[in-house]
Amino acid sequence: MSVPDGLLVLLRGEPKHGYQLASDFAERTAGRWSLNTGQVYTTLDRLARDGFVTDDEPDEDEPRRRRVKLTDAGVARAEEWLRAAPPDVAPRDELVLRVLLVASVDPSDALAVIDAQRVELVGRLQQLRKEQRDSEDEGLLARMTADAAAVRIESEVRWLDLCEQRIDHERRNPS
Amino acid sequence: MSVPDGLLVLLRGEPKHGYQLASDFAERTAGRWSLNTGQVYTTLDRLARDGFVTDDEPDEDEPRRRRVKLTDAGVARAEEWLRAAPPDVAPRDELVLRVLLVASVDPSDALAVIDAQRVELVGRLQQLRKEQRDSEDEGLLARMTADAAAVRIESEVRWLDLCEQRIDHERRNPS
DNA sequence: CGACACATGTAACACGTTACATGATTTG
DNA sequence: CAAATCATGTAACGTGTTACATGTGTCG
Repeated sequence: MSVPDGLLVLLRGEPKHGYQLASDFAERTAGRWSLNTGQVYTTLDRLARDGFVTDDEPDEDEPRRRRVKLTDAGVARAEEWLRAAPPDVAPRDELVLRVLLVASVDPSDALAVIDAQRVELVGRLQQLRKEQRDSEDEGLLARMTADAAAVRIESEVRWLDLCEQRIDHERRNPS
Repeated sequence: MSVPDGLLVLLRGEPKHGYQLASDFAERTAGRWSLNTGQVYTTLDRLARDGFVTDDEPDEDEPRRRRVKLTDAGVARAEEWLRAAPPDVAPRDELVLRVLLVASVDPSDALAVIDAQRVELVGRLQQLRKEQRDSEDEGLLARMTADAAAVRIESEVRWLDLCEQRIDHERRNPS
């Protein structure tokens, strides 16, 4: 539910029109998550149908812009989403799935997959660090998204290391 | 594309029928990712349409089971998926989105959200560690999935800490 | 004028989830 | 027999992506 809820958060404060929501969304994720404007309108339609947004009275000066505002339910939902428990999506991770499915059939093959994935991740991490050094004066948002990517990749590498250890251990002490 | 590709990986080696694929999938993710069998059949239909699987010759003894096997293209796709570059989904993360969208509007509010999210994550982490201690003799798969969840949560907490520092720094040295 | 940004949409599709319908087989 | 498990599906919906159509405003 990221996109619908994200749009509601962006609408806190002032009504906006669809095009602006799309560009705000991209801007505030430092360009890493850009929405197709079409998706914004269909999502807004669903949110309107469900009573979370309504059309604002059109501005006399700018009649061709359809501005959308939050309803009370919309305000509540945005607030809830921000405070809600973080989603537990770890097991739905594609990297994890790859390793698990192979490991359950062929541990040796799993080690090969782990190696391949780690090589790729470490490379990506070095690239990221280089970009971070080259642009220490970005914005707060850009730095935060770069941090998010780096921390995430580090954790994936750490998990791959752990898996390797566990598989090695399993092969020396077969259960 | 996790589920379709995952099914292809499960079909390496031997043909299987839909119901078995669903239970294998759940078993090999230590129950953390269980597919509705209905989803398996519709996904298999799409894979068949696209030429990655075919129906195997029905077994004389078990005619009511529709076994499905990989085509050459299916074998190739499964292998590619296992070796492919890990997906870069970090920015599509719901936790990250929450913090970014709030931080871009109201840094103080962002600190509150960060706190709330961290409290929840730390609690979940303690719960996880407790479960891990209580069952050190699980299977390899169960340990790997638990590791994945723990490592992931740790990285999220680390990122929240980083964000907090960056926001604090920004407030003391406004740019 | 022509290019480009602004602005609003539709269509088609892939993927995932939940719920439900329908039987056959096994097992207590 | 009754219940649980095995087995195959359909229907409806939400979400997300890509591509396309359509028109207005602005600026060089």
